[in-house]
Amino acid sequence: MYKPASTSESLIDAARSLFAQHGYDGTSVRAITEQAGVNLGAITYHFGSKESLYEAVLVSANAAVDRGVMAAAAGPGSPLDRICGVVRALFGVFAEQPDYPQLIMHELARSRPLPEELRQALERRIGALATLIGEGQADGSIRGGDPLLMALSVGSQPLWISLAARPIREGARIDQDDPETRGRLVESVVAFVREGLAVHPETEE
Amino acid sequence: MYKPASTSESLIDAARSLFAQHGYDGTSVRAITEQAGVNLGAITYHFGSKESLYEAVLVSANAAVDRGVMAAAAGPGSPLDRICGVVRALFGVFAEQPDYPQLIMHELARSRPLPEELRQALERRIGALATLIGEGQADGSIRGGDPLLMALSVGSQPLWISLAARPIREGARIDQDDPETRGRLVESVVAFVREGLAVHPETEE
DNA sequence: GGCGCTATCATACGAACGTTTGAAGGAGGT
DNA sequence: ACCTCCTTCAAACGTTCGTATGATAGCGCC
Repeated sequence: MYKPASTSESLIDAARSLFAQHGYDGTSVRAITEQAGVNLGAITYHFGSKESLYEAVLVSANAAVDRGVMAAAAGPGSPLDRICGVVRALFGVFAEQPDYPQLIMHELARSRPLPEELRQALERRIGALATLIGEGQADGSIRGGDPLLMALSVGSQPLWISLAARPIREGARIDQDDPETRGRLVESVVAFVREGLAVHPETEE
Repeated sequence: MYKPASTSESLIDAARSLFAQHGYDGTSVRAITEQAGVNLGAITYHFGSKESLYEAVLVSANAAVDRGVMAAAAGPGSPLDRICGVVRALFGVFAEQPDYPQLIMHELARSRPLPEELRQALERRIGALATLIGEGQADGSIRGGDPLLMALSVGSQPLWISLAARPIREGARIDQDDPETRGRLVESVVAFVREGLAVHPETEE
């Protein structure tokens, strides 16, 4: 169970935590190397530059999110069930890895194109949701509408509510760190998604 | 129609644009004063510090969002109609002021408590949505559930989709700068919110 | 005319930034 | 033993940061 904690790993861990808290520009290489307990020059030596270390952190965090979401999308059950599984998976991975939401938030706020690897992952996830919606429409369990746009509505809820957890806690007094509260929140979102997607004959005209 | 453009106003305008693009730490006072066409010392003189200028920018941007949302919430129509009005208002204000989404994104990513004025505004907006949902439940037009949690589902869609417009454009190839595309997107979200909130007797048990 | 207040200016300050340097360690192969 | 390669180290590099300083100009008012 003992971690030898190589210099590279220590740097990635420290960098993920600090980049998540203070963003790229708000985090100095001195702060990272100090928290990692390594020499100041270690970032340049192992990663070439601060920017490259940042990319490495992004890629490793994205991979964890990707695994959870794509597994849920490929799981068993009806399309609607699997969509709800993706919603739960998003909440789950963000609850387990509290650094990821803020890290992603910082990255999305930067005015530069997404790194190609992240762009592709995002495209794949939205595409998977849209495909599931399309399947549900084909078998008659999901109402009509553009699957891609509906996928945005579905994905936006777990994403925003997880990424904005801190302002939501301050502004709505909903504390997602409390497991019971988060459970009710997740089920509320799942119910909303289910109702928002299901066919409701009486409202069609 | 001529703008005298006082030093303070020029600074606020330049700062809003640059803070939105590069965040607080990524924007230097030299970049701001240069873009504003004023002396380097002007920020210290007129605002006391870079941090105070940032707060001033946040407050002015938040006020614009607040006006649009609260007006829509207080408008005429059924609770459900007014909720949809809030959704449209959020999309509208962010489309008109492209700086605001990124500015908010950067602020939410910072790990520090929200400025009190913003916290109160956020609380007021979520509360207004929750109140509308409660009214709809009382008159039987909205299904059961915790109004506060359902308000999060409603608000998260226009917020996330507007704030993450750039990654969505890159990852889902949906360009919200195109008015026709944005129109279809807004109506898709409104329909989703409507279906997600409405009572659907056949799904209750 | 001279005074006082506000605003703008060029310049300077010390601190912190990301990166570079060159020397020192330390394990593995011959 | 010696050489080699990878890694770590303390120190220094030049640049940029936010803010402070003191001089200068414009303008209303006694």
